[in-house]
Amino acid sequence: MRGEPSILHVDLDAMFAAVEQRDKVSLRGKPVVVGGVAGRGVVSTASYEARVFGVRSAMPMAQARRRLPSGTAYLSPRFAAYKRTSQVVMDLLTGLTPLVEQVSIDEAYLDLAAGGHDLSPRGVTELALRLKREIAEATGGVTGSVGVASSKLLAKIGSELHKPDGLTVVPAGEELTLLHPLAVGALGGVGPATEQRLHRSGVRTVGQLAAVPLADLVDWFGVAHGNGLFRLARAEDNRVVVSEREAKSVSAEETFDVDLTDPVRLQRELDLLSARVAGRLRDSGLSGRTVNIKVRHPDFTTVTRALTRDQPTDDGRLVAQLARRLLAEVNTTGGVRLLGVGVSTLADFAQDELFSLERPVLIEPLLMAPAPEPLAVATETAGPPVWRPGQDVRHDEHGSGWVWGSGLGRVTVRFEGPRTLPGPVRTFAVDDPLLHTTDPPDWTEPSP
DNA sequence: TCTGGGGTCCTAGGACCC
DNA sequence: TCTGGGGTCCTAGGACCC
Repeated sequence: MRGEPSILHVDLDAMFAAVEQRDKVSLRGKPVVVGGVAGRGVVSTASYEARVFGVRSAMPMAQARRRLPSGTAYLSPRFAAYKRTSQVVMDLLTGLTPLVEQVSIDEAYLDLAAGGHDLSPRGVTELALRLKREIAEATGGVTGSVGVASSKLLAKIGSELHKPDGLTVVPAGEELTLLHPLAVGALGGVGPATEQRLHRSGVRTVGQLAAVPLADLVDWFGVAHGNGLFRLARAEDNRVVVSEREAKSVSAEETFDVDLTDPVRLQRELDLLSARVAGRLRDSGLSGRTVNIKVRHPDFTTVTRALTRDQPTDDGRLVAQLARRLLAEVNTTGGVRLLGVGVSTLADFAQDELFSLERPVLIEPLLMAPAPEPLAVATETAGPPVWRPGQDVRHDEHGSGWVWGSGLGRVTVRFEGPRTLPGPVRTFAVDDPLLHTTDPPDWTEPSP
C-alpha cells in the first residue's frame, strides 16, 4: 500500500456486448448475450440490458435463454473485433505510463507513479476522467470503469464499485473505511469455495474477516491463501504492476455437443487439439517439456495426466503421440464430455543460440556399446553444422547412446570411443526431423 | 437443454539426490 | 543398519480469474 493513489485499474464495461452494440445499431438498448450459442455453451458477456434479467457471465446459455425475453440477440464472440478495440485502449494506456499490466482483453492496471503524474486525489481524478473520455471516443462508445487507489486490491475494487462507466478514487488513508463493509466475495481470490468456508464461520464482511486470527485462516485455507486473506483484509497489498509476463503454459480444449465414446474419434480430436497447441507454441516462439491432457467425464468429474520429457518440443505430431499415450491411461468407456491438451514447462528457443537456426530433434537411438565404455560421437550435417562433435551425447548404463541436436540434411555419425569396436559410420537423412523425433529414453549423465 | 475456454497459483505426496 | 533432513522435480487435483 502506497502513500498516494497511484495505481489505476481500468475495466471495459461488458466489453464483448458493448462492441456488438457499437457495431450494429439495431442492438443498442436491447439485451445482447455473447457466448457459446450451441448446446453446451455458456454466457461470456451479457449487456446491461440483459443483466436486468439476472443473466451473468458463465451462466449456461440454455438458462439465459429461459430468462431473457424474445428480441434478445444471442451472438457468437468475434474475438478479432474485440482484440482491435482492446488494442486501441491499451495504446491509450501506454500513453499515460510505461508501466501497464494487461490482465485480460478488457482489463489493465497502470502504475501512475511511473508516468510522472500529479498523484493528489484531485490530480488523479482529473486524469481518470480524461482517460474515460478518451476511451469512449477512441472506441466509438465502449466505456470503461476506473478505480484509482494506493494498491491493486483497492484500485480493482474501486473500478467495480460504480460500474458501468464508473469512477472511484480512494484517497490514501481511507482504504479500510471503504473495504471493511464490503462482502468477503469482493476480495480478489475469494471465490465460491472460500466464501462458503468463511460463511460457515460467520464471516460475511471484510471487516469480520479482519477479526479472524491468522492461525485460523492458515488452518482453513493453507499457508499461502491464509496469509493472503489476512493481509488483504487489512488492505495490505504490495503487489507491483508488471508489464511483461512470461507464458507458463499453452492449452486447447473442447467440450463436445454430445459425449464421445468412439476411441478413433477421441484420438482424432486429440490430434487436432495437439496441432492447435503446437501451432500456437510456434507462433510464440515457445516449446515445452510437459504434455498434459484433461478428460472430463459425463458426470463432470475431471482427470488430468501429464508427462515430462527431457527436451522441449513444439511439434504437433509428437505432442499428439504423447497425448495419446496419456489418454490410454484414462478410462473413457463411459464417454468423454471434454478433451484438452496442454504443454507446459516452457522453454524459449530464441534465447538459446545453439538452437537459433533450427529446432532441436532427437535422433533415434543409434548404437549399443559395452558399458561403461564412454561413447564419443562426431556428427556432421550437410547444412549448417549445428552439432558440436562429441557433445550432446547421452548414454545409459547399458551403453545405449543417443544424439541430441537440431538440423536438417544428411547427418553422419561416427563413433570414436577409444576401445569401442571400430565405429560404424552411419549416415541417415534428417530431411524431416519430425519423423526422427522419438520419445527420449531414460538416460543418465556419463560420470566424468 | 446445467455447468466454456484460456489461463495462474497452490498443495500434497512421492522420487530422488546429497 | 531402526532411520535424517533439506532441496528439487514431477504428478494430480483444486480454487480462482476473466
